[in-house]
Amino acid sequence: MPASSRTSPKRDEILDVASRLFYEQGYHQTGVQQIISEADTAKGTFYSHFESKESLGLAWLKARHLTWNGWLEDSIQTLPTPAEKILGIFDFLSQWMKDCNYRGCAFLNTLCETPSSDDALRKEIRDHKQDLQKRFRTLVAEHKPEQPKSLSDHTGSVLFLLFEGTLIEMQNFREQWPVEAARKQVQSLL
Amino acid sequence: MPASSRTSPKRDEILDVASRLFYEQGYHQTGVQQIISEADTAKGTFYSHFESKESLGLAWLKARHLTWNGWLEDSIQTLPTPAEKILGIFDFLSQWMKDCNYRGCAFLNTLCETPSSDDALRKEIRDHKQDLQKRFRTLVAEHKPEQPKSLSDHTGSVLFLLFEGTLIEMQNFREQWPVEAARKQVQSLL
Amino acid sequence: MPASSRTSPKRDEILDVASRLFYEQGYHQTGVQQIISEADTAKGTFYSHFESKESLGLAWLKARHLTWNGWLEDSIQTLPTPAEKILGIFDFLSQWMKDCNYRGCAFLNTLCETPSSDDALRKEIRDHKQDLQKRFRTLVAEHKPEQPKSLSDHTGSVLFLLFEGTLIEMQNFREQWPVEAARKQVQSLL
Amino acid sequence: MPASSRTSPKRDEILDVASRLFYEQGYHQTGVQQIISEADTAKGTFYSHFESKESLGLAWLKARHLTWNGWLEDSIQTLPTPAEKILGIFDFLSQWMKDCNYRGCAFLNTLCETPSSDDALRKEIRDHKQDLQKRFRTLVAEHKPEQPKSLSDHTGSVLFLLFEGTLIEMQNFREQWPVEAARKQVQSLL
DNA sequence: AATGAATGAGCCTTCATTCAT
DNA sequence: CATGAATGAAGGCTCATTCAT
Repeated sequence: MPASSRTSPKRDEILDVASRLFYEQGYHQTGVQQIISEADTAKGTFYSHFESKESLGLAWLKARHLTWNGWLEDSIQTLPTPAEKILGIFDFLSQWMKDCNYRGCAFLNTLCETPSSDDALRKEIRDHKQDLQKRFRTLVAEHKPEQPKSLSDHTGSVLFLLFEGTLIEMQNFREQWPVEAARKQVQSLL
Repeated sequence: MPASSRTSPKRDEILDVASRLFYEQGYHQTGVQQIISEADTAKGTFYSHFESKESLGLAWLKARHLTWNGWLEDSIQTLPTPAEKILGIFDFLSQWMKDCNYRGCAFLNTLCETPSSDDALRKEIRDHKQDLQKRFRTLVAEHKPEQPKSLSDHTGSVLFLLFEGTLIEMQNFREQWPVEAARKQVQSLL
Repeated sequence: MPASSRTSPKRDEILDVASRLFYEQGYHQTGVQQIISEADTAKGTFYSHFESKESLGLAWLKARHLTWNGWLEDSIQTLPTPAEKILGIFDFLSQWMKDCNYRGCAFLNTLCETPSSDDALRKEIRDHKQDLQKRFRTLVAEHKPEQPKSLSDHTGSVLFLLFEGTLIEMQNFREQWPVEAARKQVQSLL
Repeated sequence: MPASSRTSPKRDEILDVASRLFYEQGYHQTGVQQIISEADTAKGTFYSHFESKESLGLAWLKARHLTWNGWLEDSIQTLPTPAEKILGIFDFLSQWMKDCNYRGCAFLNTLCETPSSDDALRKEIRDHKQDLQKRFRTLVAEHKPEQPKSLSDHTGSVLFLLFEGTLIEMQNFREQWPVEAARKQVQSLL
């Protein structure tokens, strides 16, 4: 009976605040207390909108998937060729990291925080990354339509893995060299 | 506040137990309570050996660096050529993941759990990853001694980033395909 | 604050669900939340029918009085003599306990849950038990019309107290021996 | 590692306060918060002495068993004959009820508050009542040594059930008539 | 060197009730 | 008549750390 998935001002406020805190501090490091306090809400209100903290976490990741994909789309949609789009993904990463609040990938962070692979959050994370991998594969296939699918899938996966490594090492070192090295490599790969 | 870094049976016991729990459950998810309980130790004893939980975390990562490097060395030292050693690093990863307790990389997990890049743990993580990157660079340089250092450094970095991406996606999907795709790519790169 | 005591489909539904839950889980252990959830009702609807949880509790005990007395009547009305009716009350208890949902006497359970003897619920409980005691006294008087009222009243009270003790110890031990012992004693008493 | 069963000032304080509150307000109605507040203790201290609230409840009932039995012993030990001792048990009940804080039997109250018969508290309650029943049986056997055990056991059980009914109806009505009626009946039974 | 009692802020969740729609 | 969002105190419990012994 709680956890209506309709929108409502308070629900949106809670989700907004939680999204920021989960990203900045981590999912497990962020308490329900802090969320409702910063969202200027009562405990009961929180639980009338979300069944549990985990259900809020799920809503966060689902929304984050859409948001992040939106950012990515905005960055690459105007690029004319698949090859440029692929490089554009790395350029997007470079740009993104320059944000003052950059704390890496919300999905990878939550993955590392969440040991059990059965966890509902883990499924959401897998879905998001599966989707990203597919995007790389599709772009590779468009870039070299003459290649057999098995080969373009392989290249797509490799680009995906390289992207993931770059993502996390930029979080680690807080420097631009990983994305620069990766981009350069991608250029020579295509 | 003693916090002797000398060895002692109790200290070793605590560190052993903590290492297992930190890896399996995560650093923040593991409480001091559980550690001392499983190490059959008193609260006071814990704090006579370690200044704080963070100091124990530091000791854990320092020890983990040595342990993990040891595992890696054991896997690749008998391989005759630098190229085979590089591939051997990916084979090691493949083997490692087959462990029932595989929970990904302790350093990346802790990185994702720890927002502040000023954190002492974060420095330890950077050192460990720096070291791993250097290992790739050295092996590439040995593999192609005729190349200029800038190029072998670049290739080493790319291998490092690809390895990192593979590492984390194997944790994400709990499947072997990432390491297989990465290894195949490395073969054609060398 | 309406709190109409008229009947209405929703009100009946709420009372039905609450009656089951109050009996099975206890009055204080059962939350308004769970009641409206299982009755498929909104919070506001609940409070438009009942002034408070206590008022629902009162309605429950009032209805329970009628229901329980009905069960008892059904069990003993066909018995020809007062003596048999008295024994029939204990047989009814024996039969009742065999119900899979037996959780003792709703009134005694609520009595024990409710410290203050001024409580409105406590008055309802006293009325119910007063009524039961009176039933025993009346039957005894009918059984031995030649006895002075003071003596038949005394015997009725003793039967009542024995019944109450039996009731609660069958809840305690979940066994049949209390009612068997009590019935045997009653036989020799009459 | 918590829940040492040794005595300690703080532990005793907590148990004392809890015993009073559990009896006066009921086990489930009393919160850990209130207990530690009235015992002037910190949350953590509470949980270093008791594994859980239930474990405190168990300690309470175990102690209560000894205390209550002590009161009973004190009341009847000086009485010369088994018959007088049996009557003395009812006199003790009469006396006990005159306490200003009388809230009935802690064990029956907790029984009625606790639906699940598997509950650890329920076992403690059964043990206590078993013990009381045995006391009645033993006294009856001493009173009429010539009777077969099966008969004295039966009489003991009946006395026990009568006592229990009296106990709870004195709580219900807060009057002396139940114990007076019961005592009178016991006299004629012996 | 080792013990474990004590602290108090914080964890996630449920409580009975009110009120604007 | 009915809805369900909003409240805020309270529920049982864990946290990292201190300190007297």
